[in-house]
Amino acid sequence: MTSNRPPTSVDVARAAGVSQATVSYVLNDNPNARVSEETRQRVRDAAARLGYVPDASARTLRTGRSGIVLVPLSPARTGGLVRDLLDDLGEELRPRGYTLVQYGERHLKGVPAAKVWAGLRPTAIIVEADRLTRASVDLLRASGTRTVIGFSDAPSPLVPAVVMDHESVGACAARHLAERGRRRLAAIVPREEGVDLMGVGRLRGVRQVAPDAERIDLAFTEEAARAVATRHDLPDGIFAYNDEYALLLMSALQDAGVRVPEDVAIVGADDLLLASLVRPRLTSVHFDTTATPAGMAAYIDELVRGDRTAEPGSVISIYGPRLIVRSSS
Amino acid sequence: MTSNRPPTSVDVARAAGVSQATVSYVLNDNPNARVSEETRQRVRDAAARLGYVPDASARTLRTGRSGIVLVPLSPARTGGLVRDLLDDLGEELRPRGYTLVQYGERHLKGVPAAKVWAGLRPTAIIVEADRLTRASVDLLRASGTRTVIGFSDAPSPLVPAVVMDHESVGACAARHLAERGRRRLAAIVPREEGVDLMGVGRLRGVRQVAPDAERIDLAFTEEAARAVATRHDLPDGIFAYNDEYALLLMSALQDAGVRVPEDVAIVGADDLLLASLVRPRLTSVHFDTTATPAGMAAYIDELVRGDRTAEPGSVISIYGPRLIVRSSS
DNA sequence: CCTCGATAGTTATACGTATAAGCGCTTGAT
DNA sequence: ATCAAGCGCTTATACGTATAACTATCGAGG
Repeated sequence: MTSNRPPTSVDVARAAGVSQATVSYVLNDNPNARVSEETRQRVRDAAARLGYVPDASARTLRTGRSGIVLVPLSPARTGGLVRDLLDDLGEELRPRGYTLVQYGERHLKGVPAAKVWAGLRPTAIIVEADRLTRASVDLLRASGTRTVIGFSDAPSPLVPAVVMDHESVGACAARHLAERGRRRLAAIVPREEGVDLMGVGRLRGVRQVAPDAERIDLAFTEEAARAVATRHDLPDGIFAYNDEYALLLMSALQDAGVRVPEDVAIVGADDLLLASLVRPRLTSVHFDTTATPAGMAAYIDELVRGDRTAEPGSVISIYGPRLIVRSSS
Repeated sequence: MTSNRPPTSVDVARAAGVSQATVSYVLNDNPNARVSEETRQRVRDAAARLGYVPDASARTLRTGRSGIVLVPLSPARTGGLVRDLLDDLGEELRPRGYTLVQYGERHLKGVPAAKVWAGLRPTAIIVEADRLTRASVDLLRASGTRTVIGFSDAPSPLVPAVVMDHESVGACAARHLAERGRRRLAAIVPREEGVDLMGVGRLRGVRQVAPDAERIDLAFTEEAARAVATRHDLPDGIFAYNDEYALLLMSALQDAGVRVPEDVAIVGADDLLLASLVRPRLTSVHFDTTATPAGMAAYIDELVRGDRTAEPGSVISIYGPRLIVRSSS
């Protein structure tokens, strides 16, 4: 520990016998800088020897870009699939120089939300498309955000979007239940804010197949599930929104003496590992996503670097639902 | 949209007819600034009208502090309990002006890791204590990190630590299994890097009660679980590290025709909602944590603001394990 | 009238980086 | 011999904020 504070580019410059500007040019591989290979090496050696790490905030201030990929959604409430996807996306983004920041925040929409987000000067932002407006997108762009990506169940007129086709998920589940001879179908719609929209989308899909399918709103608690399970007029086939709700409901049904799948067939979604671990094993809608974390990271990188332009309305990925039949249906 | 870029404190100053310094004094409620209440209002009005949001990077550069609470662990691998706790902690920290950043990153240790972390100039950092050294703590402190909190199974000589007493978790589970008449005990140790240490701690606790308990290393895959479940010399009581591993193992045992709990009793840990949803319901070690998210957020805030000093070796919280007996044991 | 102290601000500066602009030196062409 | 052009660097500056240091005004007290 020779020095007490982390080394700056000025320290590196002094150690290499050059100016601070040269250090910056070399370490950023700036193409319009003319520096001899010999000097480049001296700089790189000095940087390595001192253990130089650029100050993220200074770089952000100077460039107006932060390398932050902001995800202002609360993945805890979104289910295991999204949570895992975000974790993987973060891993893929890091080696490219980005930092994925989760900003669990659900109250704000439109311009007020955009102002809060803009304070972090994120390089990119991935957010539910329904929280965006034309003005908020403009604000973000003006404040240095290079890439705004929506997250939605339909292409967005404002931004490119990661699209989950919720209707086809619901339809896929309902078709299966109908084939199994179930006539009185229902779809669970989560009561949680934010998630409910997806639930409604999936319900719509169910009703494409079974127009009179019942809508059951359900909070994620055991009491709420019990209330549903003890109804006297239970449907005989339920699409439970996702695997977690499916498990919650299935447990309550078993407690109430209702047999799954004999009395009521249950279909989940996300095809979590969980689904094959519980008994009865859970039939689930699996997503064949074309948006692998690596692919999304590369796409974001291309947009940020300007190698590709972000067409509003364009779709990053459609999740193709496919049913994994197990024993709960 | 009058302006195209987000307003700065200079814009607010111009709008309020004062200097930029005054704006800063007012909006930060700086106590040694002498500003009349009338002017304060003018400034606040102007800021509100323009929708001013301070630039996080400029503030960080100036102060050397970022408001970032860095958590360089990969919660996806840590289990549902830690993941939920971090989500809640983030919610609690936000209104206090901090931003919790998860930095899923497992390779680095000691000074190299500290250098990467220091690049973000975090205000506080919560990290596994075994990834810290004296030198890395010094480096973090020197680079402006006010608070370094360890995460460990024992008090740390370097920093205050959130302590999970893994041994007592294992002992709690083992005592229960022994009372149930189980004689050939085993404890699962996850094969995942980082988590394995906690697994070993819990195994130690099991062996305090049953000295010859077997150690079973298990990767989190169905194949690995099947390999264990089809052994001919199965133990009759297994502490499965946590609920997720317990469910994985229980499923494999059921597939192999082994009855739970008749042939093999299973105990999990974390007492996730999951545990009461599966069949048989999972006996689990519940944590009575004194470290509520709100309490931890307040503690961090006090340390950062200097209202409290961080005594190395001090313990933020001990998790008191308590068994929730259900039907898997 | 002058000083003093308080009040209510302002001016100036630094944080660490990226980059535009400039500057001396060499080289090749005329 | 002179000039232009290129090379290899340096100098200077701006990003937006927080804060130390300073200044102008005013009322009171001598």
